[in-house]
Amino acid sequence: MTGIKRLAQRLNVSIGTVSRALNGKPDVSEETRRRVMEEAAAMGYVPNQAGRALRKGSTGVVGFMMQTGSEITGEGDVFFMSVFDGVQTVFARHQLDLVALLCSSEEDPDAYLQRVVARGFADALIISATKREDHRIDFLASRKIPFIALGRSETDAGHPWLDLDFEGMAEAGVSRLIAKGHRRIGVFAPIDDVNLGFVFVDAYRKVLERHGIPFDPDMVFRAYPNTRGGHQIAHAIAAMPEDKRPTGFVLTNEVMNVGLYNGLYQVGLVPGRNFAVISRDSPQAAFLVPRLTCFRLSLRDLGIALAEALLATMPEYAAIYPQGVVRRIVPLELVEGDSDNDAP
Amino acid sequence: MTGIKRLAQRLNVSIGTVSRALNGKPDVSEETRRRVMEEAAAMGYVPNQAGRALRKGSTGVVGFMMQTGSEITGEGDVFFMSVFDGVQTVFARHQLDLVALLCSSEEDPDAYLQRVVARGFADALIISATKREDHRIDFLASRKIPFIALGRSETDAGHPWLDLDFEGMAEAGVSRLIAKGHRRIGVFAPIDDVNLGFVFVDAYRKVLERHGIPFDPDMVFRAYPNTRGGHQIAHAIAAMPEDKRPTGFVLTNEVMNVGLYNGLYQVGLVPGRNFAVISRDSPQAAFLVPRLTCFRLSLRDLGIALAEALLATMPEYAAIYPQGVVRRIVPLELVEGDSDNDAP
DNA sequence: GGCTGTCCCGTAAACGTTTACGACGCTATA
DNA sequence: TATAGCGTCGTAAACGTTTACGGGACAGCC
Repeated sequence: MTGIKRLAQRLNVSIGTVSRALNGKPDVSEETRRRVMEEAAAMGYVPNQAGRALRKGSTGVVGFMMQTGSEITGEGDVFFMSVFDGVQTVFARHQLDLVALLCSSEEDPDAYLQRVVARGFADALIISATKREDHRIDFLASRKIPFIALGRSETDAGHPWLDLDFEGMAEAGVSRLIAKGHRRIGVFAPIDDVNLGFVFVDAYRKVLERHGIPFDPDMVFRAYPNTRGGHQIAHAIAAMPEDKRPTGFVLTNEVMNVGLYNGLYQVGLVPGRNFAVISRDSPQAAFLVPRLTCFRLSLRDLGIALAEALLATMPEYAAIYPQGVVRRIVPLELVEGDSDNDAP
Repeated sequence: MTGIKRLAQRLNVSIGTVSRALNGKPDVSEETRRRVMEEAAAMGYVPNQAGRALRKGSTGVVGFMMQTGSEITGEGDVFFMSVFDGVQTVFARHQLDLVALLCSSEEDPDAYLQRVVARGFADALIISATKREDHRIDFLASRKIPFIALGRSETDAGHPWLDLDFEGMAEAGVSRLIAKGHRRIGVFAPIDDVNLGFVFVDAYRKVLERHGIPFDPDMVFRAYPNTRGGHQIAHAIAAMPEDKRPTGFVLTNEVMNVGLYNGLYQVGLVPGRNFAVISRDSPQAAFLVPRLTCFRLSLRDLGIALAEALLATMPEYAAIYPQGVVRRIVPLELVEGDSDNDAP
């Protein structure tokens, strides 16, 4: 005899009454409700999640899918932790819990999603690091599981998403360097087929075009989005003949900041003196010397927007968040530092 | 009509047979098993986690509890991501899934644990960032939920734990600096009551004592374990009168490396030249100039050990991992760099 | 006093699985 | 031919909840 049944027995009431009392349903007297609550607390009763989920058809948790292993995913989990914080402030209002669904780097993300997530483990999902073609989107859409993507994708299921304004960063960052006299401007692209790489490079091309500067594929530097990657880019730049080298760089990954800076110093390219750098803001960026010119946004606000947009697609919450299907690009603010010198 | 029942209906077999076929039970013919498997795949059938968990009494997931919000927890989630990787390689062998239970920074960890975790959401738990007195330990032990702690605690429930060798780091780090002529050696301690702070400072005192150097409370620098914290420590050091300042520092938190280095440079204390630094290894440490003298360990191996020790306490797996209750201190290797100069 | 309505509570079905148990048909053995 | 054994399968109970439904007690009203 366990759980609610034991509780009912000890109080000489039916399990139905206990359940109603616990869940704040109206048709139970204040007296019995009090008794039930007290006894539940005394026994340390906690409802069985499986039983409840089975009956109600919902679990009260939403999953954030992310990959583990530091090589590909980057070490940039400051990013996620701060986004989580925002998501949770919204979820807390609705007794929803956020868990991180950790996909091992050795497992295929699509398979992982099918295996774990669609089990009904979570009521809704947030996926991140969207690929250019992302099967997860089709899968979730076909299963009618509420979800939102952090990142655009070419696969379109009419689903909601939020993404950073990579076009804006290309526009603001690249044209800023052009205005400072730079003609060869390096940019970063991730090695795998995460969509943001394509989006940014495309935007970069367009900005160049508009300024009448031919696109040079050698200006696109591929690396893993981690410290080492930033470091490697610096050395790759130094290895180029001086008249082919970029004279400035626009980075869209904040995790690489430290690696890029250190690498550049090592090879004698000093940010703000003889090599211009513009990047994303990060907790560490505040302490780089010289001060980094960077794009800033509130990750917490991003999390809040993400959560609200997700809830907007869930029938139970649609009335509270009547925004429909949100597909929005989040702007970033350019913060001027001292790392983007004029071209030599 | 959903799930297994619909499958059974379409195949003209009973739901019992379907379940047995799906779960690889022996008493089902190869022919029917094949038919079931095919139809299941065709229908895109996925078992309902709630129903299964309710019946079996176990969920097949273990939770790793961690706090979100970047201020207190630090940005050092490289650490966790790598540990996760190790944990998952072990879990994969047993069809166990790892999820991160994200405790909002606005919620009390004890309350969170009671609310979410003890719901039977996970079969077992890993807790980290143990406090000196940690109620979570008593709680989990009293509920007889299998768990392991990453980090020692004074609350002892005879539970398994793994922890880094802070005594070893104090011994090796501090006595190394003493041998190089240093007498005033700064150390880091976290601001909150995470146990590792106490453990390390205690060990630090003992090492000093053994070398006949009096303990000076001003040599203990409290900060949040993030980049900013490292930076603040550097400035706090510079603010001290020159003859009271430490001439070297032993740091046990790898996330602070960059902040400390940058801060020290700013105030004219150059690591390896006029201010000795020893710290923990990190992905970024490899690119610091001068090369950091640091303590290294494989986080992946740590994760593996953690997972195996956890499974050893679970009845279903005890036969495979017959290690009993593991309470072990994991040693770190000292990697010599150029950041720990002789005392002036 | 009969009727209606309200408040509280008990009953029982349902959610989707797993699994103990028993039944059936067949083969092999005595 | 009777029996035992094996391979295969169906039946039904059980896991812990939630909730639709109905019923009893009581009050208020005509």
